[in-house]
Order: sequence, then structure tokens, then C-alpha cells
Amino acid sequence: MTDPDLSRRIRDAGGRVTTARLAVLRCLADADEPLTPDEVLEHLGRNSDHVPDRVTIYRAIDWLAVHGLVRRLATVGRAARYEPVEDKEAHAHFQCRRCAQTRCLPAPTPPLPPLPPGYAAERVELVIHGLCAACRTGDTP
Amino acid sequence: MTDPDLSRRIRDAGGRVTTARLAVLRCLADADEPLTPDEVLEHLGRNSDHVPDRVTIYRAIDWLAVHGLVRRLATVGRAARYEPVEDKEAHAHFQCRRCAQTRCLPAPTPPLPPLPPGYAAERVELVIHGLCAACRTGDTP
DNA sequence: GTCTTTTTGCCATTTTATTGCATTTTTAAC
DNA sequence: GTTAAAAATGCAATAAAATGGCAAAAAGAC
Ligand SMILES: [Mn+2]
Ligand SMILES: [Mn+2]
Ligand SMILES: [Zn+2]
Ligand SMILES: [Zn+2]
Repeated sequence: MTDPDLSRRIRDAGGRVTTARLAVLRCLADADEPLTPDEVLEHLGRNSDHVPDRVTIYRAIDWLAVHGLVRRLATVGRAARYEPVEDKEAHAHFQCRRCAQTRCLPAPTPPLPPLPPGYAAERVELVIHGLCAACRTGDTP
Repeated sequence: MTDPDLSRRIRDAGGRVTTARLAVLRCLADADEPLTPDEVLEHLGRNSDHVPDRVTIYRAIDWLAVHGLVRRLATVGRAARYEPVEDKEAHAHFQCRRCAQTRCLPAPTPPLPPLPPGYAAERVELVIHGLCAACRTGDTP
């Protein structure tokens, strides 16, 4: 997805197109797996000249999440992980219990189970817990 | 589940049956929804005379989790949530995005999606995000 | 009860995230 | 392109959740 496209999405959501927001959204869109705010910061440090403050990263991610451009995943780790909200949607995630790697899986959304009265569902998330290939073979001791 | 039963499970796992472990396991077993360590502490404060230190709660929960007596859920909130590992297994959870309430749902485990080569799945978790009844009607403003 | 090992309490520290406020950037109007 | 209003940022302080070190206490074996 091109920068003008991302700018447009930010503007359409009613916000100002700032370098920080654009860089964060770009970063998450380019990554092939969900990232923590610190990982975003690290990526930006490697790929840009001006690195926004850590707090700015948090605020940019928050804004993007509140306005539906990125999504926070449910995790077992301490840090939050975010991924862009794309066209193709509804896939599962694998989380390694040892290295905390989180990767997207091409799995269809399971059907929505019945909820208690008055409850409203907005999203269904499927998480597979286990060991990634590297952690299982002990390549990363 | 009775106290001797719980003690037995702790001893069978190879650990000492301490008041803290027993109280924490009892607390999680009695609760009708997954609890955070702080919530466990709070419950114990209301239902017991001696309240273990916060760090002890953390360590007791950790031990129980490592030995398979309780399970940590994937959450969107900052605090971890734990539930006892019971006989009847594999149910989904609802998480309210406003009040962070987390409750168990009677939903069957979805089938395990195909994983990348070398990956090993250990558990499948289904999370429903949305608004609980109270938050939807604004009973808890 | 005595002995050995495990667990606990307390304090300090770490990790992750949030808040307050002065300064800067963005955007729109001119 | 200047200017003015609104929104976003940087920086320091603070908060929330969890972890680590170590001496004291409790569990279990005898
Ligand atoms: Mn994904
Ligand atoms: Mn449950
Ligand atoms: Zn791994
Ligand atoms: Zn709620």
C-alpha cells in the first residue's frame, strides 16, 4: 500500500497526517507480523532519519487503533501487539510460548458462538498457542 | 472442588501444599470468571484472615501455571488473567473492550488450522471481543 | 522435635504504558 | 506565503504490572 493511500486513510478518519502517524502505519503495513510499540520504534530507527519519541509512537498507535486503522491483538505476553486492518480480514494467529513470536495464519474465522443476553460481539479472534519451529528444535537456546 | 482435592493436585504436581498456593487455587476455582493477580489478592483479602504478599500471589500463580493447574489467557488488557484447568475443557471467552470483563462462554473448540512446517500447536483459544450487557446499555458509565 | 529444602515477605528494580505541559507542527483562512 | 487556531509532539514525571535478591519462615521427611 502506497504512502498517499495511507495518508488518505488517516485523513478520512478525521485526523491530521503527521510524519509519526504515517511512519507508524507504514511500519505496521510493511511488517509481516504484528509488532509491539517498541518493535515499531526499533524498525523506525533502522529505516528513517527522524525517529519519533516513544510516547509519540504510543499515541500514534492509540489513535490508529481508536480510528480502526490498526488492531490490537489479544496476547499472552506483557507487551501489546498491533497489526494493520487490511482488506483481507479475519485470520488466526500463532503465538510461541517460548519466544513470544506472533505470526499470522491463513485460517478462516470460526463462527460466532452464542452470547449471553445483551452482549454484542464485534470481533472473533483465534489464537493458537504452541512452539515455533526454531524454539522446538532449540535453534534459539 | 474440595480443598483435599486441590491439595492433592498440588502435591501430585510435585510441589509443597502451602497456604498461599491452596488459597490462590481455591480462589480461581471458586471464581466464575478468569481473574487477574490483583483480583485474586482482593478476593483473598475479603475471604481470609491471612493475606499473602502480592509477590507471593504472583509466584503461586506462576507455579500453578507452569505445572498445568491454571492457565493464562490471551488478553487485550494490561493485566494477565488466569483460570483453573478443569475437567470440562476448551471453551471460548468474551472480553468487553470497555470494562475489560472477561467471561467464559460455552463454545466448542474450533478445529486447529494448518500451521507452518515445524510449528507445534498446544492449545487453541477463541476470544470474542465486544461490549458486555452493562457497558452496552450504559449501566456503568 | 530436628534437619533439609522449599516457599514467603519485604524491598528494590524492570518493563510497559500513561499523564501534564510547554513547544512545534499541521491545516485552513486569508 | 503569512497568519492564526487547533492538534500533535517531545520531554520529564508518574503509574501499573511484573520480576529479582535475599534473609526469615514454613513444609515435609525423619
Ligand atoms: Mn495477523
Ligand atoms: Mn474460562
Ligand atoms: Zn518461538
Ligand atoms: Zn463491559
